[in-house]
Amino acid sequence: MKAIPVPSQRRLVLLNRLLSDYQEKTITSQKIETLAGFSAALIRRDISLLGVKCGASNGYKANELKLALEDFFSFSQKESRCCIVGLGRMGQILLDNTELENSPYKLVAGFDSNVNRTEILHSIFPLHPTTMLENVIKQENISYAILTVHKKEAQDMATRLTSCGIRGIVNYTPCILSVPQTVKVENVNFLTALEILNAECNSSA
Amino acid sequence: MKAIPVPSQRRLVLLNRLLSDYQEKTITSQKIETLAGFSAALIRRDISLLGVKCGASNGYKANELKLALEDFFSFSQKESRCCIVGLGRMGQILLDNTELENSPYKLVAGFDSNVNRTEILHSIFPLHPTTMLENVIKQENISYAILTVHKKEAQDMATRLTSCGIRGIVNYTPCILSVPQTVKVENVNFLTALEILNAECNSSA
DNA sequence: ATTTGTGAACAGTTTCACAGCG
DNA sequence: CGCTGTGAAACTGTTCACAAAT
Repeated sequence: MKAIPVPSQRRLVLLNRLLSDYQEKTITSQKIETLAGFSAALIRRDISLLGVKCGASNGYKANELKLALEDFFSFSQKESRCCIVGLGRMGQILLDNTELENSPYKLVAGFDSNVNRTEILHSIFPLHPTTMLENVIKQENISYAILTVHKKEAQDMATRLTSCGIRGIVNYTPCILSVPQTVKVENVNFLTALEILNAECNSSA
Repeated sequence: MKAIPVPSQRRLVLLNRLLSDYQEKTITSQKIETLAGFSAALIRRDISLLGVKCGASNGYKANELKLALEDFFSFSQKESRCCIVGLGRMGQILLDNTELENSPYKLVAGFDSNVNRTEILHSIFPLHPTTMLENVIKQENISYAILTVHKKEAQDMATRLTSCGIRGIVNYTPCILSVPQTVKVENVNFLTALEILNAECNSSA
C-alpha cells in the first residue's frame, strides 16, 4: 500500500473522531463536508486511500468506515505508552484525565523536577523526579511524552526525551522545540493556537 | 500583496514564537532549519513572501525579521478580545493563565452553564452564565472563543458562538465542530493531538 | 566566502467530471 | 437515480540551483 499523505492522515484522524460520536447507520461524503468542513471530493479520495470500499449509493456504512479507520490506525490497537513531563496545574489536569479511557494511549508515568510534587500528588501510576526520566522511559518502554513544564525547562527536557528514544511529543509549552527529524512534535500551546487561529482568520477576511 | 499560503503562515507563526526567545543578533535559514525543523529553502521562501529583505551574507537580522513578522501579523497589534466558554478545570487554568500577558489577546469574559461556578470563581474579568453568551459577546465585541465545555455541550455552544459572530474557536473538546466556512477552528484537544501525533509517527516509521 | 532571494522544475494535493455500481 | 471511486486535469506548495549581494 502506498503511503498516505500527511494532510489526508490528519483529516482521517478527525473523521475518526467525528464517527466516534456519530449515531446514524450511513453517512455521505456530503454530510461529512457539512460536519467537518472539508470538501466531499476530498473526503472520498481520503477514504479511498484507505484501500476499502465501504460506500454505496446511499453513502458510506458508518460501521464499516469506523472499522476501516481503526484498522488503518491499527497501530492504535496496540497500546502506546505515554508519560507526562511537568506536574504543574496543566500536568495535574492531564494526570486524571478520563479522555484516554478506552483509547490505546496509556499514561504510565509522571515526572517533575520538584520532588515535593511527585510525593504529594496522587495518581494511579507512579510519579518520579526528573532525575529518573531516562531510566523510567526506557524501562517502561514509553513512546510519547506530554510536555507541560515551564518554558525554561522545555528545550532541556525535549533534548533529554529524544536522547532516550521518545518518538513523539505533545508540546503544551510556547517554545518551538528543536528535535531530530525522527521525533514528531504536536504543538498545542494556548498562545500558539491563538496566534495560528488569528493568522488564519485574518488571511481569509 | 498576494495571499500567503496557509502552511507558510503556520510556519511563520512558529518562527515568530522561536524568535521571541532568540537572543543572538543574526539568524541564518540553516539555523532555523535546525531549531524549527523545516527546510532552509522553505524558510527563505516563507520569509520572502513577507515582502521584506532583511537578510544578508551573514544571515537575517533577528530584529528586522521580528519586526517584519509583527508587521505581517499586524492585526496582532490591535487587540483581539477572547472569551472562555466552560469553566471546568481546564477553563479555570486558562482563566489566570499568564501566557497572554504582553500579547494582543485579551480575555474579557468567561461563561459556564453552572451558575455556581460563575459566582464562586474569581477572575479579573467578569464571569457569566451561558444564558448571557450572545449578549455579552456582541456587547464586548469578542472575536475568539476558547471552548472548554463538556463533550455534550460542545456542538451546541459552537453553534451559538457562530450565530453571534465569533470569528474563531480554540477547541479543547474532542468533538469535531460543525461551523460555517467563515469560522475557523483550531483543535487542541489532548486525545486528538495524541492521535495525530501517533499517526504521523507511524507513517514515517 | 557565505547566505539570501527567486525563477524554474518538480512533487504533492485537490478538484473536476464522469463511469460504474448498488 | 444518487453516490462512490477514480483517472486526468488543475492547482498549490516545495525544492533545486544559481545569480546577486555584502
